[in-house]
Amino acid sequence: MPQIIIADDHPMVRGALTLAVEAAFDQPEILECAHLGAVMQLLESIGAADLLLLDLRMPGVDGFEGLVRVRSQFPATPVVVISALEDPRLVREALALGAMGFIPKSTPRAEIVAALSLVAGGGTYRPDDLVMAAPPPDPKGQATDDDFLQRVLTLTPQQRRVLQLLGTGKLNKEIAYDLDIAETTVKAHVSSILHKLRVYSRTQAVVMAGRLHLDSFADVAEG
Amino acid sequence: MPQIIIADDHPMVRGALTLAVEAAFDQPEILECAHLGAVMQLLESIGAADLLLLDLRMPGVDGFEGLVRVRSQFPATPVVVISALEDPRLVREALALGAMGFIPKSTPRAEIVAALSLVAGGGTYRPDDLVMAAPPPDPKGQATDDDFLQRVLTLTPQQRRVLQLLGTGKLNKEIAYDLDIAETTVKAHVSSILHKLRVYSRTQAVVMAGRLHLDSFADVAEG
DNA sequence: GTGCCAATTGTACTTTGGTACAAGGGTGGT
DNA sequence: ACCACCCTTGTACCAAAGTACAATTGGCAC
Repeated sequence: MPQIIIADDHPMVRGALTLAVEAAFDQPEILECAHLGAVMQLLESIGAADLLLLDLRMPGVDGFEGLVRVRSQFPATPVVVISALEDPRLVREALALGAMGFIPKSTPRAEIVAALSLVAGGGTYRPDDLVMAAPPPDPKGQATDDDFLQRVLTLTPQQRRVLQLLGTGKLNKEIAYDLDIAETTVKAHVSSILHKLRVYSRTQAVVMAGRLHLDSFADVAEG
Repeated sequence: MPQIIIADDHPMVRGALTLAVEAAFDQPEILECAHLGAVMQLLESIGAADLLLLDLRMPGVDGFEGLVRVRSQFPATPVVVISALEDPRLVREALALGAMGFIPKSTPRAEIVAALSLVAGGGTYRPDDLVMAAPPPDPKGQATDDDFLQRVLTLTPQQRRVLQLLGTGKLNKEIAYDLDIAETTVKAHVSSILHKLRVYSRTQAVVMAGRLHLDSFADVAEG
């Protein structure tokens, strides 16, 4: 019996998502949360869920903070981001941060069901038209951030987990413990990450990655 | 003849500040900038200014980004932050980031003049009533950020410069070069910083410091 | 002056971080 | 079967980071 967490502060949205989940899964146990604290508490008590549907904007956190926290604390739980916004940058960034899918609230229920099934099978989902759209060519220095994001997207799933833990300031040893792998392996991942991101120290990687989250979200929140 | 840069996107504000600067300094050379790019360009050409009056919200940057950039690129130039907002947290944070003063736009001109003289003499200025006000006791996890900010405030000026450069992902060697000191000294500073901030790696320090800027500014921007 | 503190630098040492190279196991596609 | 890719691990080595201790300089306050 798969455990599915639905986290959204709006009851109506939770209701709609519940329907989709029931259609996509076989006898799911659905757990609802109205704010991030409840999600974290719930995950702590049950260890890991089979799927987490997470709204971007909830009491307690705006933007990707929630996603980042959940992913770093409970990397085993796949997360699908639910959002009222549909900016392609948000989609790319959510996926870059380890989300297994991005579902705009305007998505038809049939497609939501398909998306959830896809993710449950280990795939990742994102709305086609959004991803295909070319990244908006910002004339200013914003371009560098976008370049960097593109590079983040070339990271493998495990490498993203490492990057996320890197972003909390953890040592290689701690990351190894968290992911239950050898420190050697962590080093290998870090090395690969640094190359892909074209930086020469973990701190730089963290700084660059840190710029992504809040900055690009702030852009959207303002506009 | 002291070189003073006034950076604000609003001509009227620049005019008012010009008057104050002319009253506080002896035959100042006043350079006006309407956006951050101009400030950086100007500083590059003249190396360092005797004072920079910097508005928080300008085209090109919101929040402390501008302050951080200027401070890290041109640590020799004292910066006084000009802001329409007066949140005590902003004041403390601006000072934590290396500003030599914080002047709300509502400040009477006489006091602005006094403030500029104070800073020119090597002091730091902040509005009395604001700093004395106790930090708002946030009931939630926000408290940790505030604790951290308090610790940042215990850093010496040079240590703050090091922290800022740390925040750009630079190596000790690079920081040493930028500040024109020995790498040994940088290590000594970093060591001291880590102790004061109660973290055990530069990356953690960077992560924690990174949380301050945008987060607490976002809070204010929303309210 | 004396004392305190920031800042500087040095030596010497330990711990992390990061690279290079090699290699085995697993998955998925052709 | 073969290839490509991811994940894993190991060894070995080098660079960077961090600690500990000691010392000098200069400013500022009492």
